[in-house]
Amino acid sequence: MKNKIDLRIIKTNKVLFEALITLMEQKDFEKIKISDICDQALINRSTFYAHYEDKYDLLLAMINDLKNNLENELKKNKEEDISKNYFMELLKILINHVDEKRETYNSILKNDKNGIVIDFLIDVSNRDLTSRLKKNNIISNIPIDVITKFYIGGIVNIGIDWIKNKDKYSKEELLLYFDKLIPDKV
Amino acid sequence: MKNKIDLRIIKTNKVLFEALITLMEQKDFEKIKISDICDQALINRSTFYAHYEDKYDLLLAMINDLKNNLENELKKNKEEDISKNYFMELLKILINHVDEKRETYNSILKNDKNGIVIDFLIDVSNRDLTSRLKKNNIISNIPIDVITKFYIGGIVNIGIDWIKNKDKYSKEELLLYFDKLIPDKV
DNA sequence: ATAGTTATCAAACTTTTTGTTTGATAATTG
DNA sequence: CAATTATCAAACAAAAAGTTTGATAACTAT
Repeated sequence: MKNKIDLRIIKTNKVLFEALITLMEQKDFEKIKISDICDQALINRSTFYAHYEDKYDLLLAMINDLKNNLENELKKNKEEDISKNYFMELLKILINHVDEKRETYNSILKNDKNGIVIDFLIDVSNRDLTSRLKKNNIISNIPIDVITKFYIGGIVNIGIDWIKNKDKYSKEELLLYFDKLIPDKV
Repeated sequence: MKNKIDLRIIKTNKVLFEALITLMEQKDFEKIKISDICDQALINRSTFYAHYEDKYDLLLAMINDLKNNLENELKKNKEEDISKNYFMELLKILINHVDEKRETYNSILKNDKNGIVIDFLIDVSNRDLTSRLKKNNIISNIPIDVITKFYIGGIVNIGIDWIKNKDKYSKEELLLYFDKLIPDKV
């Protein structure tokens, strides 16, 4: 009475995700047929429908997977974190996560599906940036959420560039840039 | 021998754009059928195919229209512009343009099609921000294109929020925030 | 190791949506 | 007002989506 998840389901999901990523690197998401995905994944079309409604459903599941992965990383590091600078720690985790899942992020960005992804990156970043800025004295009279949106937009925009161009600068440089560009006081 | 564009064509394009915007506010772009668009636009499906390959084609035409509109605004103001601060002038034009086309931008953002749009907003902003930053002394040793990506990402992210929430603050306040947040020296 | 369960499969099928073609009609242009 | 052409309805062909079947192989749990 373990109620283990059937290995075949795990495998099917895996090959479907991989197939989708591969195809999204080759052509527009909109032009990808469900039969293309099944051919690439080497599974039967009826098996696809046993798991997903349509290809958007599959895409969302893939992005959700990414999200869970990130949340786990955050949880893992939260425990060992005693540090003075939460926000930089958070960015470090984010950078490592994105670096590890670069292929997936790349295929998503190539297909203009960034909205969904960016939304949860913003959400994650926002948790700690807001408190970082609040802790420090704010000298302008710009609303706090406008300020955070500004810096998070900047972070994400540089991040997107970095995902697309892996080798322009290292993870360490990237983190250093962020540290320099985000002020303590606003 | 004027070679005027047939009024019927102009009208068809107009109702197709309007239909697409209306539908994109109601449901996912992916779920919109060509026959939905035609029903909404009150035109025959064969007429649709006389103008566009598919719905992506229509979407791209709509975005292109937006782009041309912005370029015209920029050109118009370029002539009367003698000012000290090009970049703030540019942002002002951008804000007015987006405000005027808010409905269209909103429907695009709702459907996670921001990539295409953001790309050309970035392109436009980039023209003058780079020179603004270059003119002033840069005291950090961060690459110039990383810096511009940062601030443009911030501008666009605030802009997106403003498009979605019209009444949070006025155009004038928005411009003021930008002016405060974008430094002269980096 | 095996009995029981269930995910996958191939194959045939229905339905939906796309895309094309026709010739008639009405709107637009010059 | 004559010539042109965009739109229309309607019928069609083709492609893709989605469903159903029963057989088989893979997996789980005891």
